[in-house]
Amino acid sequence: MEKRSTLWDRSRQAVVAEIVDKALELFAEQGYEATTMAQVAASAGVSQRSLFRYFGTKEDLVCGEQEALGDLLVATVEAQAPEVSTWDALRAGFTTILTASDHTPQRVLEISTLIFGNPPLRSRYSEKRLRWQRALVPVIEKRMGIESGEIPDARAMGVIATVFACVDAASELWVRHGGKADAFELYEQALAAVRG
Amino acid sequence: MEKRSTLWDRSRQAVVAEIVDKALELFAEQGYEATTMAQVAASAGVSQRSLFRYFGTKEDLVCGEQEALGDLLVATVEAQAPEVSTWDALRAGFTTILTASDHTPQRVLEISTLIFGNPPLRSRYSEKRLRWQRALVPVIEKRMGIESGEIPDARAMGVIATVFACVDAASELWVRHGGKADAFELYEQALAAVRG
DNA sequence: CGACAGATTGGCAGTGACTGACAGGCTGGC
DNA sequence: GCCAGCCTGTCAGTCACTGCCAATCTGTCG
Repeated sequence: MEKRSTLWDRSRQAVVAEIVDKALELFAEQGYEATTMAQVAASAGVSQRSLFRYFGTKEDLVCGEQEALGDLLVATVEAQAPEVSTWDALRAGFTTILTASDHTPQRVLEISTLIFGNPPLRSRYSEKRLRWQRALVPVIEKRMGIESGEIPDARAMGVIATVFACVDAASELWVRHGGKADAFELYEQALAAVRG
Repeated sequence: MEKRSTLWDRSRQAVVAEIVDKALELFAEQGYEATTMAQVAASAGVSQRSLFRYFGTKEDLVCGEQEALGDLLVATVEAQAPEVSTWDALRAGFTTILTASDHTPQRVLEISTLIFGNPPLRSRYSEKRLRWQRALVPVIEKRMGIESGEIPDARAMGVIATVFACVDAASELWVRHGGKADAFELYEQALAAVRG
């Protein structure tokens, strides 16, 4: 169950990477909306049906890998020492994600620009982020000394939502600065204005 | 240009209200996803084509009126006296929106439950909220004594995004408490945890 | 009252994302 | 070499949404 036959898995990864590559290329040429899934399928040399089996939705072509990063975020936050403040723990989680990305900065900027430039894409993006937030609730509650109930605590949710909001704001500004600004610095500014 | 012949406008409003009514009824019965636009059109006695002319998208059936409330929010925040703090100004804006709703609490709860229970709907919802945030940027920048540039200031964006995040968190918790909790109180708790 | 201009409506056909069902092919174990 | 199981492609269908065109309706003016 644990170990796949690695050959299939590897080729699958290769196919996925190839598809994403071609898709981003097409998006850059014609724009996201103007590109059809049929074009992506043809360009990557797979059938339309298989394309939808790899990526459930068109949006997932762009922000599909966010899925996996969520687990890393939660694990990192959970692994922070208890004496680390909630804010620092969350920050540590995000910095880990940033450095863990296996993309070049150019690629990250390209994808981010795509996301922040397309309202529906951005919507889908924040939908995924919402799942991260939900997963973080018990972790943060414990860290704040709150017993976890069925319904999240308002204080924990507020803190989590705020950090995500500031990360999002910093990301958007980073994109709008063409990647020339320091995203980390922008985040610090945003959060300082909030907590100051 | 300003004054429509009011008769048309009134009947239009009536049609819109009728459509929304029937739509929410169907959504409650069968669920949002399972209800087709054709059903809504038939139930409201209009053609499918006209339905799409009234509501550009299916999501707008649920969160279409949010549009208008945005202007009210911005206007209210802008109208706050300069000595009022940024946080209080934003809070004033949201309380105004809450009281300005022409729906019964039950209806608000019904709609909110629908939105927070359907990820794509919620996405669309936050997409609209994003536009509010953008509109607020210059207002908040001025209030914080920041000169407005082409690209928003990180501090202003952080504050705005945080308030929206806390309002969202409070709304979601209010829904998950079945409307039995005090949404305002939840917001205060969330924001206090952030700023404290 | 009757005709006219403008806007609204409905029907129709089409696009594009997405899905289920079915058939054939490739992989891995015997 | 053969069988079981997953993967893939093909096909047809659903549903949200849009452009086009004709019919209809509203208010106005002669």
